[in-house]
Amino acid sequence: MGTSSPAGAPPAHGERTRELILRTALRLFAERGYERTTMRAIADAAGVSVSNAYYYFRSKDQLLQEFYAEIQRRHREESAEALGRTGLGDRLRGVLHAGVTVMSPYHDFAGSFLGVAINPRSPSSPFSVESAAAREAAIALFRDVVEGSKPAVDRQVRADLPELLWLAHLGVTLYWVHDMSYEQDRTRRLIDLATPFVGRLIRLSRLPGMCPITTDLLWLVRKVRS
Amino acid sequence: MGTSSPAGAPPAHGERTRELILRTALRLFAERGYERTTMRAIADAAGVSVSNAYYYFRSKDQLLQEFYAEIQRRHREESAEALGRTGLGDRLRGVLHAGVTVMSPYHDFAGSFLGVAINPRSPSSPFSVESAAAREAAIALFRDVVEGSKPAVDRQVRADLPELLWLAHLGVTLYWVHDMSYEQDRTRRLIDLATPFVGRLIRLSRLPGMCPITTDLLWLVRKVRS
DNA sequence: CTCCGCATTTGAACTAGTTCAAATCACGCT
DNA sequence: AGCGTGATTTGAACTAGTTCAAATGCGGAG
Repeated sequence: MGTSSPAGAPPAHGERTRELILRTALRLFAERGYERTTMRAIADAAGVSVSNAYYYFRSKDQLLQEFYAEIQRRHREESAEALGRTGLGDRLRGVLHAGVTVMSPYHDFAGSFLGVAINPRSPSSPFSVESAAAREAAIALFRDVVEGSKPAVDRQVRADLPELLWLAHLGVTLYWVHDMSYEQDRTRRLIDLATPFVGRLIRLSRLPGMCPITTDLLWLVRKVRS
Repeated sequence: MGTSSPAGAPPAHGERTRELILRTALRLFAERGYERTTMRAIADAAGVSVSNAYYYFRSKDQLLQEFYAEIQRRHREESAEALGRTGLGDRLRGVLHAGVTVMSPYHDFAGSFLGVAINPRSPSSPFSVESAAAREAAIALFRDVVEGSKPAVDRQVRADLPELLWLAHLGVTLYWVHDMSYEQDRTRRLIDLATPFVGRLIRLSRLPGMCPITTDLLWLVRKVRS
């Protein structure tokens, strides 16, 4: 590695090239998808040699990780409006919709992105060490969803909920990738139906007198993660 | 294509070769995983040329589909004992454990298998037209789980439940792939915890007087699939 | 100015999935 | 036996991700 200039240092010479290659790659990914964008095409379009691209990026996979980071940034931006709401369900609904909105230009080839990311051995896996930073950022977004909601969430639940919601977001993404309905309306509908339910479940989770099924459900979720 | 001999016809000449290549491929997949098994290695080990392998199998991906079919067959075999039980929860639990047992030799490289299968555009996707047969067989297994359970399942639910359980099985598989615990104990535990819950939920689903949360949950599941 | 060391850049080569046109083979027909 | 036809089989080549040893360029020490 040894290329990332320490923050604050005078911009190293090659950083320009790095930026150029990255921008080009992201543009081509968006235009043609991941699989159909070759490293040679990226290098050509950026006006450098293939090996030069490999000097700055360990692999095509790492370029993909940068793509995820970019999506993540835009997801947060797009979530601003939703984070102005009050109820947990509403906030969550808005943030999930924002996620779908941000990803929608990539639906056609999201499958090939996902195919790489789903492999636990891939650095692009959302659970890998390499994506720790991106994962933290994503979870932080859902922490905002939880912390800012007005009927405050029960203390016990508050600690784990952000990560759970992030997992739910991954689940929605998985559903979305396979959703071939017009403009992914089914995913939109899933979000609209499920988030009020989640909101209610969380709101009631601390009250006594829940039916045993609900109690079991919450207990199950807790158990599975230990 | 034009190679699959119509059932009952005298065995075509090349069928032998096809069998040989397939058997070799499955063995190598089991030994080294999907990615690390090259088409050249398969051809070498089978004593034929690479292009000959491509004469019988459209792609490496198709070999993967055959692998899935094999796993599917073994899953059914391994499920025999569980299908002798009575309660839905117990039956489901046994069948899911059977699935894990059958897959366990492949855990190390399951990620690379999954990475291909998760892509909706891949013929290996469990939702693709190409795997329709394998999918039907898998769903049929869960149909057996449902139909044979002793407090019979509510008519309304019975129609959709097999497919839902199959989806749940996919979910468990996804969890299993990412489960790095010793011998995938966490997945085992997940199954043990979740299946009694599912059993109870189904048993109660037709009774009146459920709490609203449970009602909503069932309604949600139904809605999401339409 | 010149030279050294290091960052940057490159062309060529390697691996692996896939394709293709050209053999080769098996077999029924004359 | 000789031959035509379609099923098999093959070597060579193409594409794309990746690696590597060899340039090239640049900035500071002498």
